[in-house]
Amino acid sequence: MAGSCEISNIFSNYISAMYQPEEAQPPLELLAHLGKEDSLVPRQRQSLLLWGTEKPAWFSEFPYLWSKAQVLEWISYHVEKNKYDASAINFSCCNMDGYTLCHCTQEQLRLVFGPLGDELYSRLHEIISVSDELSWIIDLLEKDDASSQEIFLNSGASELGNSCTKESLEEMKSANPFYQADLSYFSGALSPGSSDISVSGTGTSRSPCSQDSGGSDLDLDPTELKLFSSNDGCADYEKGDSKHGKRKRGRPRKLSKENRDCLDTKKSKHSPRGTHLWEFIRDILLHPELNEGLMKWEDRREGVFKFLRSEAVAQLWGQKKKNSSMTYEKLSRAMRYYYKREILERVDGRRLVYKFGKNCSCWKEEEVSTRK
DNA sequence: TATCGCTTTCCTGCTT
DNA sequence: GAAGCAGGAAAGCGAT
Repeated sequence: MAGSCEISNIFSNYISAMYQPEEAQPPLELLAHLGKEDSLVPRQRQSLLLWGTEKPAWFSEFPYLWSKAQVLEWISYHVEKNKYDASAINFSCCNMDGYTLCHCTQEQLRLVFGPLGDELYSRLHEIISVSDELSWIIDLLEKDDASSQEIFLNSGASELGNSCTKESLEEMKSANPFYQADLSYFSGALSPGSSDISVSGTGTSRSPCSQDSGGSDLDLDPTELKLFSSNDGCADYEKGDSKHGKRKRGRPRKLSKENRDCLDTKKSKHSPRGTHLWEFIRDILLHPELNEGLMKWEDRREGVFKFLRSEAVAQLWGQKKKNSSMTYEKLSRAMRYYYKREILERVDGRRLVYKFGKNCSCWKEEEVSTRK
């Protein structure tokens, strides 16, 4: 059973990713403003003064649950961050709790905060989206039953470390530089402004050898997990007509416009190409600290590797490609196409075992060390 | 707009 | 029987 403290920590880490630590400095100048403008709550000023040594209280809370003090802290933070003249703000209008704040329209915020209102609105909704996307994980963490744990552990998201149990989450939280990268697998909830929180952001996984990749394949897109965790009506499309008996050979026809619109809510229209399966696989193998239990080298020198959790890798690949219906069967088909191009070589008679071919670059130890 | 390359999806048959 | 492999066919989609 995951305690609320742990959940708070998870959420706090997300918010930390969105609000870089160096930004969360005590807004001392602001305090002076507040002293002048705001006669609301002296206690709040006291809590603001604590920012220098610890995170503000709203860091680890869901916006809906923010107290009035936390709302004020959050607003103050953004006033300071944006070097906004707080004297222009009517702080008597800030006397609202998080629930009320979350129900403010952009216009309302603009009315109260002027130009800062837009910034506040977008920042708030980034955090809210984090909350929404986290909710499924948190639901699972809160449930004590084994089946939920199993779902969580078997999900592609959790497979990343083969170890996203309660305990390992705790471990990861302790200042592990990969923790936030891992979380990006879970939620994909980083704000656009902080999208550099990724594996490659840690400087471990960039793939300069990739000819056409936009980046390391472990660099998951911030919007990925929505798909992974969602199961709305649109998903019915994904299985085609198969439930109505035998379907025609090949990929189903393009969606009607309505269905496409439906899917567009989940799938970015402009998901960058540049993601090659072989690079994704290679990067997993090159970063065992991230993939423990997913794949392993059978013969490092020869480039022979084995899938240990084939479906989990497929799920991760699916997340990367915003495709929640990816399976190992499909992934392996794509892998087999690499034989012809000599990116992979056949390893006969061994299940789940593949070998990098001569057209696959940057997997050899020498190459890896030189590109670091 | 057409084409290309890569990937995805589905399928059948075979092997382990 | 289940899981995995092999490969054909057709289609989606971003890049050029």
